[in-house]
Amino acid sequence: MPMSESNVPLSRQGEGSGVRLRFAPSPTGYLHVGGARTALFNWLYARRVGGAFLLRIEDTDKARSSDEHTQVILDGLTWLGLDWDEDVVFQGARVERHRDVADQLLAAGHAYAEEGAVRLRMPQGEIAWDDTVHGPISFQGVDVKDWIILRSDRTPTYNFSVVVDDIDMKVTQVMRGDDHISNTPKQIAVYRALGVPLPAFGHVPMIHGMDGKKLSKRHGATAVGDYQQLGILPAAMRNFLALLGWSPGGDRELFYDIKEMTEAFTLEGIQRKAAIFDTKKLEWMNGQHLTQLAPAELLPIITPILTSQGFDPAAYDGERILRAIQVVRERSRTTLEVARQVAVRLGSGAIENDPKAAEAIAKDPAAFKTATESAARRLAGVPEDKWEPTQLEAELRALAESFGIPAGKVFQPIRIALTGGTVSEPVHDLIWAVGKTETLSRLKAATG
RNA sequence: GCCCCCAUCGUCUAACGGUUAGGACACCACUCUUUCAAGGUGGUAACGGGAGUUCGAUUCUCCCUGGGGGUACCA
Repeated sequence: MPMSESNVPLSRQGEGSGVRLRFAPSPTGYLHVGGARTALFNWLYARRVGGAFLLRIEDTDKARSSDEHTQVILDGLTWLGLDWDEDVVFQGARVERHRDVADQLLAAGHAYAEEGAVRLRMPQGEIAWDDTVHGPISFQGVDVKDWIILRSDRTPTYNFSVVVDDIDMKVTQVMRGDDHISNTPKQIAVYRALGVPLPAFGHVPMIHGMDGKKLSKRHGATAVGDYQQLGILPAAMRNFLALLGWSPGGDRELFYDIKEMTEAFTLEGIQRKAAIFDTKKLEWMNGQHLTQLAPAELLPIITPILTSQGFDPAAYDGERILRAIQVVRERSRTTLEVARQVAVRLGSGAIENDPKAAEAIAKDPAAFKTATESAARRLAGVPEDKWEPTQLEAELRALAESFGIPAGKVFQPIRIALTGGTVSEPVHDLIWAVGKTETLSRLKAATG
């Protein structure tokens, strides 16, 4: 598995700015939405200013790390459309370097040995920085105890490795979660002891679940991959994540193009308050993105879903699939829903009625039977070359008129017979999408 | 306990001393319609509390309250 391949940036805007940011996840097996948003902010800012966006995998915890886990993270970022510059850095491969620097600090008297471990001397005065998100933040050195940078087994600790790596990677802006604010004074002390200038620090707020608590497994889907599985489009996920904790100002809400988002992005627009992850809004936003995509663009996304649902898209005329996607897309919130509805329109299997449909039939079985039977008879007389929405609607309206009943009394039973549900696009469009043969067969089955 | 961060509708947010406190999701009506999770129109709904500063505070300062994070030889 080639973990160290470098990504070719799609939108490198010149290397001139000298600004370098990084995203440093630990390979836990999934990309948490909070991490994903942090990555997105880093990426957006790097691209905005023409800087570099780097990736460092913090795999020092060997017990929990694996190549597969790392791959999940990389896949998640790629799915979101976030590309990175230069080779991925693996922290685990750098322990020698960390040891060297720790020894260097020891020799210089900035750290001292204690029971085999190496402990950093914390300065007494004020440790402050101008946070790019929060503004001035300050701690007192005395409040932060001397801490271990190298364990007695000579492995480096997190807060120490991070600094050594950031220095070596020439990171100029550190943007990470709020939970690292209290780590920052420790890290600043390392920079000072090493005589290295500080990068800019910025701490973005956390993401919470609907109950206001830290987002966790308890809240259901928390990984980017979960949302991919649920039928969320990467562009929508990106859009939603970006607006969770960042605002372009004004009423701007939808970003269909990642370039527009990049151009609008500013550090000033980042929120200081934790945000709650609202799935409902994500779904709404996904629906917006869905209707924005042409059926042809949706096709490659829908195809694998259809396949995984035991449906063979290859067996169908591409035009028919596109036609189905087109009529279904506007009412769907997820690609999963699109696929399900497409399958209903193209498939030839038995139709199962949902509760609402069953209820509607039960209300007046005789009327349902009459409507579907007469519709089948009428539609059977429509030649294939006249099988198009306008003609079909005219036929059905004429049918209703001949019975002296409202058109709806004819349309709704047909809808139920064809979809097993009470909701769909206009019935004539539905019939058009399902096709003559299958339409007649379903009407017959419903009557039967 | 100690340290740090945060605080506008239920939720995401706009506002950067003077607004009927705006938009979006959700919700509720109404409307369109053959149905609807679609479209259209409208509505309910917020500045946590108390002191200041100021002619004037949602906005600036302090206190309180509430929420969050950190206090490891975890990351």
